[in-house]
Amino acid sequence: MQDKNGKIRKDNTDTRRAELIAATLRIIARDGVKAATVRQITQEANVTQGLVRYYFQSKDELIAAAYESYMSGLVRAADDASKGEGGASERLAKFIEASLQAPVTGRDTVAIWAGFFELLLHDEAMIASHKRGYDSLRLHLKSLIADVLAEQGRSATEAELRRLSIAGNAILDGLWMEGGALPEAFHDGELVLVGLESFGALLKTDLCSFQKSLPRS
Amino acid sequence: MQDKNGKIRKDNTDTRRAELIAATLRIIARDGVKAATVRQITQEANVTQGLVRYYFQSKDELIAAAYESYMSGLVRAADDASKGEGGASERLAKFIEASLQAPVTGRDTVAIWAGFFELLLHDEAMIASHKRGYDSLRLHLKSLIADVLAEQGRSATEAELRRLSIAGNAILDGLWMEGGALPEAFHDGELVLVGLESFGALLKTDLCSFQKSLPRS
DNA sequence: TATAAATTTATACAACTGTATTATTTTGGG
DNA sequence: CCCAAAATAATACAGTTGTATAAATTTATA
Repeated sequence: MQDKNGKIRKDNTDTRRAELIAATLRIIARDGVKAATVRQITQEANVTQGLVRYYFQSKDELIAAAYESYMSGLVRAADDASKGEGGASERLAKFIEASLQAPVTGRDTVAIWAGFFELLLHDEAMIASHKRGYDSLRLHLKSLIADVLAEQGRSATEAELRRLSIAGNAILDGLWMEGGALPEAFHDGELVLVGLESFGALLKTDLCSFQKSLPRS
Repeated sequence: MQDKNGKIRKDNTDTRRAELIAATLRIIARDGVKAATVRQITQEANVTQGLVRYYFQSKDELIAAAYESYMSGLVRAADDASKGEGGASERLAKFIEASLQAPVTGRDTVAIWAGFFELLLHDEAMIASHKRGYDSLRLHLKSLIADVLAEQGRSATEAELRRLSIAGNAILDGLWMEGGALPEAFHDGELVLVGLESFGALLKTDLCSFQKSLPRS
C-alpha cells in the first residue's frame, strides 16, 4: 500500500480513512495521546500530513472517529462473545471470559481506553459518545444476567437487576484495567478465574465450571 | 500568599513546592494533563514560570511529585477510613463507603487519576510508583477481608484471599471510575449500596446493615 | 544599614504543534 | 492520447511548548 509505484490506488477513500484511524489507535496504544500528533499519525500510516485534512476536517475529528471505531469494536466483541447457542449461564461465562482475555484485556486495548478516557472527561461531545457505549455494554450484561436468573427460575426486580449489572460491569472494568496496567501482576487465567468466581458469588450460582482451561489453583 | 508586599516569605520552600503541586493537580482535574503546562500551572499558583525550575529539575519531576502526592493522599484516606474501633465487618463497610463517596469518588479525583493513568502507562518510572500504591491498597483490603473471615471463624487459603482482594479491589475501582465518569448516571448512595451488596455477596456475609443512610430502594 | 545569599521574576529561543496554502501526481471518460 | 477532476504530497506559518539564561527582588546576618 505504501509503495511509490502507486499501482493500487482505486477506491482508496474508505481504505485510507481506515488506515489513518488504525494508525492513530496504534500510536495511542504504543505511546499515548501525547504522541498522537498529525505528523506521527501520518508517518505511521505512510502518508504525508496533508492527507489528514483531506479525509478529516480537523485532527479532533480524526480523534473522535478513532474513538468511535475503537468503542464500536469493543461493543461488537462483547456481542460476538455471548452470541453462542449455549444456555444463559454458559453465554454469560463466555462473555466474562472474552472480556478478561486478549485481545479485549491487553495492554494496547487498555492503553487506548486510558487515552480516550482522559480526553473525554474534558470534552462534552465525547462524553455523550462514551455514555452510549457504556450503556450499551451495561444493558447487554444486564440482559445476560436476567437470562441466567430466568434460566434458574429466579426472579429479580428491575432495581436489583440494575444494581447487579452495575456491579458486574464494575468487576469487569476493574479487572480489565488492572490487567492492562499491571499485566505481570497476574498469572495466566487468574483474571478470568476471579471474574467467574465473583460473578458466581454475585448471582449465587456457579460459573467456573464453564471455564475452558483451569489454571492451577 | 500572593500579595506583592511580600511580608510572609519565611521558610517558603515547602509551602511553594506544595502550592505548585496543588496547582498542578487542580489543573489536571479541571482541564486534563494536556492543559497542565508550565505556564498554566505557575499562573494557577500565582507565581512566574521560572519558579518551577527552581523547585523542580524539570516539568516531569513536578508531574511525578504531583502523582506521588495524589497517590499517598488516596492511601492515607483508605487507612483513615478503616481505622475505627468497630468490628472487622464494620471497618470493611466503612472502608467501602469511604471509597465510594466524596471526596474519593468525585469527578476531580477520578479526572486526576485518569490523567496520571494515561501517563504512567507509557512511563517506566511512574509505573513502579503506581504498582506500589496499588499493592498498598490491595493489601490493605486483603487484611480487612481476612479480618472479616476470622471474625466469623471462617478460614481461607492465601490464594483465596488473594483472589478475593483482587475482586474487591476491582469492584471498588470499577464503581469509583464509573461514578467519576458519569456522576449523573447514579443516584445518591447507589454506588455505596452496590458496593456493600457486592462485597457481601463476595464474602457471603451482610454488610448493608452498616450503611449509615439507606437510600430508597 | 550593608552585603552576600536566597528567592523570585522576566525574557529569549529552539523545537514542535495544528492548519492553511500551493504544487504534484493519478484517475477515468472523450 | 488528452485533460479536467480527484487524490496525494510538499511547504509555509503562527502559536505554544519546555527550558535556559539573565535580571530583579527579598531575606538573613554582620
